[in-house]
Amino acid sequence: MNAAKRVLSPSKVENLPAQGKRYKKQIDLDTQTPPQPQEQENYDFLLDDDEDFDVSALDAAVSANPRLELSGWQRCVVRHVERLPKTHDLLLELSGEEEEAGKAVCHLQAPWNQTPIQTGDLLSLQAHWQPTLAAYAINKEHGYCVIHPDLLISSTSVTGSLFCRRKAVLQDRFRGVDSANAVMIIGTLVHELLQTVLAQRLRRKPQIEDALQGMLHSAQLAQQLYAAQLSRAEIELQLHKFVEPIVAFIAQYLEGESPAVQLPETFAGRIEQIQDIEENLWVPQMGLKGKVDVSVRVRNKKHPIPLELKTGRASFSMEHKGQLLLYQLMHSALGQETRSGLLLYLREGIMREVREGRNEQRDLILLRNELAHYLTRDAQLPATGQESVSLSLPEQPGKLLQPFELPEPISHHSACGNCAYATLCCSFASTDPQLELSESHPLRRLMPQVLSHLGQPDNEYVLHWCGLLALEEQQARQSHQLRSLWTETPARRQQQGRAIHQLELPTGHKARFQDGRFEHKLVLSAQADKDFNLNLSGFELGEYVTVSCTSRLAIAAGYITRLETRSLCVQLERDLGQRYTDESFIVDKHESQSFASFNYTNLALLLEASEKSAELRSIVVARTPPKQHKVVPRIIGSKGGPMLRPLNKVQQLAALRALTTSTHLLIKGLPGTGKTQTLVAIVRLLHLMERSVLITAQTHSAVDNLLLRLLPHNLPMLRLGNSARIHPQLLAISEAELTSNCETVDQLTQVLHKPSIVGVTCLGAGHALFQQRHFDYCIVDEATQVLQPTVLRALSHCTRFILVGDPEQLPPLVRSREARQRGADETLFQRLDCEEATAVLTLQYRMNRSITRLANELTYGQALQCASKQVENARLQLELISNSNSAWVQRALQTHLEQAVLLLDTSDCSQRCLDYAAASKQLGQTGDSIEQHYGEDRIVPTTARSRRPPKYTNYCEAAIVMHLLHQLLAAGYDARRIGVIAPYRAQVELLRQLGKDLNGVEFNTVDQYQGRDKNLIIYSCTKTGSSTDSAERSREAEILEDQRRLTVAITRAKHKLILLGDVSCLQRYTPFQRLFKHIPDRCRLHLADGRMGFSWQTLLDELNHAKRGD
DNA sequence: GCTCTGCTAAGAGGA
Ligand SMILES: Nc1ncnc2c1ncn2[C@@H]1O[C@H](COP(=O)(O)OP(=O)(O)O)[C@@H](O)[C@H]1O
Repeated sequence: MNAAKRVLSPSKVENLPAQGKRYKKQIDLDTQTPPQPQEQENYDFLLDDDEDFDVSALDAAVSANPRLELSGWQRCVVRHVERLPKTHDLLLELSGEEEEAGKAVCHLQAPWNQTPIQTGDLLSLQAHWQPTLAAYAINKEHGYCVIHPDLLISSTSVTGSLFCRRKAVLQDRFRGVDSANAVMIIGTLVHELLQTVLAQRLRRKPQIEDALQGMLHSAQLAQQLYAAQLSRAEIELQLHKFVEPIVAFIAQYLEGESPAVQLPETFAGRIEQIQDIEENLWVPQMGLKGKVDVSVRVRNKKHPIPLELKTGRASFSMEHKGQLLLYQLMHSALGQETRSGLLLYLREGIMREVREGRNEQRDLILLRNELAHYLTRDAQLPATGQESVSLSLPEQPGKLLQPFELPEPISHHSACGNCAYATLCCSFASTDPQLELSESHPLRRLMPQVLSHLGQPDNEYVLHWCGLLALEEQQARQSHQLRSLWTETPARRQQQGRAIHQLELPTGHKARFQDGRFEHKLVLSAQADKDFNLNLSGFELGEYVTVSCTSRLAIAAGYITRLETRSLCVQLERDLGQRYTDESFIVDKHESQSFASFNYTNLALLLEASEKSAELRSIVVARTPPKQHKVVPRIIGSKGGPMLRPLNKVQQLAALRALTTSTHLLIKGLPGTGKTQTLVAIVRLLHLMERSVLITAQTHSAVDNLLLRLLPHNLPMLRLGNSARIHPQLLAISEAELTSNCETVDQLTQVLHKPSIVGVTCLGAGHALFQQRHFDYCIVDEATQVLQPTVLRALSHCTRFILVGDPEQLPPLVRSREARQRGADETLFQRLDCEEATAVLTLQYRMNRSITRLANELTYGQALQCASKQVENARLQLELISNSNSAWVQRALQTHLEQAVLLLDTSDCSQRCLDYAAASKQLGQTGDSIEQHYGEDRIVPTTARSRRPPKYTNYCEAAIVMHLLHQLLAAGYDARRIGVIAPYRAQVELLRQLGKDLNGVEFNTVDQYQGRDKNLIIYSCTKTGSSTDSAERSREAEILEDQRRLTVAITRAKHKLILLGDVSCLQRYTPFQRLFKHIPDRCRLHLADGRMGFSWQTLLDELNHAKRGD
């Protein structure tokens, strides 16, 4: 009863179910409070009534018709929208995110009534009760309505859009098209200097000069200068000019000395305390984020106020003031009511107070909504279904269907002419059927200039990919990774493996400052679950995370540098000790949006007027095939022998073509044909020719795989990228290691520019090094797993490129089903594949002749050939102890070459799996929890689920696998030569748990096995039974319908491949059906009770024993 | 939504 009473105590009123999901903090508004809803009074009555009330009656009362409270920030869902005829107000009927949380009606009056809102939209509102309407209202004077509140837009994007909305929208997507100039770098450094001075409480000029010197000679600055291609000398003088103004600022505002002249309008108060520096704000109430330069306490203000530093001309423009107004709103929404801010123009030594202003703040939020609208619009795509999907519009020649709507361009001759986004802006403008520019619009003059080098196919290629990327972005937004930070409790996030909560700083903790970052140790608190182990929390070393405390989201971000059972270390960009010593912290995984913008930016790169971009367009867009020089460089003839010798004829030919191609070469490496071997030779030969080589791939492991094979050859190599992701044996050539002693730009340049062979992931090719270094060759390994836009960056830094891969194996990961269906998984390899461009490696060193034959029949025609008799005839080396095994096991593990492929048919075992799960409680639970974790039905209650057959696990197959494995190991077969694969993660986890004592056997998904092999492979196909619902079947089928996955699965085994599954079920999937046609009866074994000593009961009993054994 | 890789950020200033 006590508990119930506490929940209802007035101070915890937000815990009332009637309030719905509210923001944690509320602000006190001067606005008139609405009358308490009727039900609320009932509670009071109940409360007064005392200890003995009935909680369920209370719940019933609440769900009757509670009113949703909108006078504080409230998330709500639009249930109905209507435009009122006379007033043109938008009338919204709202409910909480869960409908039972309550309802409310709100009028959006001018200027909010133009907001694009639809039924079903999620809004974040703060409204004003209007008795005359008997409803809430948001109007000119009161309230805010925020659309798409889970999209946090940065304050500078909002203020930036004051000048040109179109640019702001482009900038948000194509981040990084405009590179920072010297003035901006100086600006950044002056910020750092002032922040250092304030953090360290430096007061006197000599101290400040020392701080500047320290900064100028830091390794961190060298990195920044290297990236900006500036020398220390170039910036030193500029920075010095700011020392005097900083001294004056400190004297007046921190020391309280009167200035020589006090200009009118300047801030006359005093800063009493520096509260925070670079405070990070994420405010989902307003859909905004931002970083406050400095938060300061001043006299007569209850809460700290933001201070914004500018190093340019003192314009007092709305762009600058707007930043402060937004920070004020954000602080207020977080419960620190803030009505003022300080705008400091350091160069001119002027600081003014910027006070709150309803009109400006309202308009900024309206502007923010406008940006949110453009950034979340569903991509517009051509109808699919016809032969060729084209963006061209028959009625409007020259125009193309635009994937996303953009704001209209401003009309400003000089600004448009100098805008970094001009090409992009014009490319969209020139093809946009909706856009009508006036005769005198500056873009009309600009367009022919900035677009003269582009043809319509170029525009079309870029727009096509923009559309596909937009679909991926949409998908990412919907998967609500980010929003869970404010919509789910920390405990729930921890459960899902996304977060670790109940962390604290150890007493007396001091952050260690290193390389411009603060290393913190966080320890699980005494309240945390005693059995919780951080090593099993789903977090990894090197992972990028945010740190929140219970009252504030994302106060810092950084990398995990250490993980122990009960503690972890994170390198953050700020020191938590300053302000948050006694807080309880939550660490969350952070998936940034940077992939999307990396890809968009690469498309923009393709449109540039540079020679390199023209070359890329001619290859990538126009698909111009390469020319082959006939003459091999002399040095290869004289010294290339040792490098070519380890290659077979086909590999040698590919290598020589790589050296002599005019622009590019594709190497199609069928399974086991020695791709890496060939690449090693190519890199060594190129090195012999004194050519520089950039080695790249989508994944770290693929990059490292090649570098590791090159390591013994003592070539000059550098590996760029996050050290935590790099193979330990390559750390010696990692960027971090090689540059660890560099303190100057020259030293950095020395180290980074010397090695002629550089390895980096495709996304890592955004590294600053590539602004300065161009490479002769780019080698893209596993090129059939990289999205087209992703690979462009690396290619743009090299003269020639070689793509290596196998389009018959698994494609790149595309999350959006629609993007996939529209061809987002078509890689550059496929696009450029043609006879002139492609060398095929056909001699394989992996599979014996039976397995090779099957692979040819399913996928490779007759292309795949065994490289030698030895490969062709390699058999499983196994001697079973004959009498201790039943006949079916003997048969299944036959070593005869003609039995190298075996299909074990379980028939429909769905009911058996179900019965087994029900009977064996313990195992049933294991499977249940695995299905729950990896399967799709995350929200189905356990009781309902266990009555249905599991979809992604199969006990019967697991039992057979375990039995076979035990027999193999008992016969002395080397566990490390055995691989067990399955299409689903859930089945893999089940197998792993059951086989955890079988050391050495590798269990993994087919996807993860790409590129690997084993002597013996068992493929547990998992799917069984007959699914009646055809719609469901087609939706689920994608994994099994993909022939590329099946191709990978059957080409992993060297000596023996055991396919295990329900043949009649699998036959419904086209690739399996085709495969089975080529498996003769003598290679099939039907498993049924009593046949060849087979017994389900025995096998399933064994599972129980195995389980009990631990 | 089964398979599941990548990576710092918001703001540096100026029409
Ligand atoms: N030319 C060759 N001669 C002999 N063996 C080879 C040759 N090329 C490749 N192999 C064998 O094939 C195996 C796989 O080669 P690798 O280059 O790692 O293949 P991939 O990169 O295609 O997976 C190697 O272990 C090697 O023994």
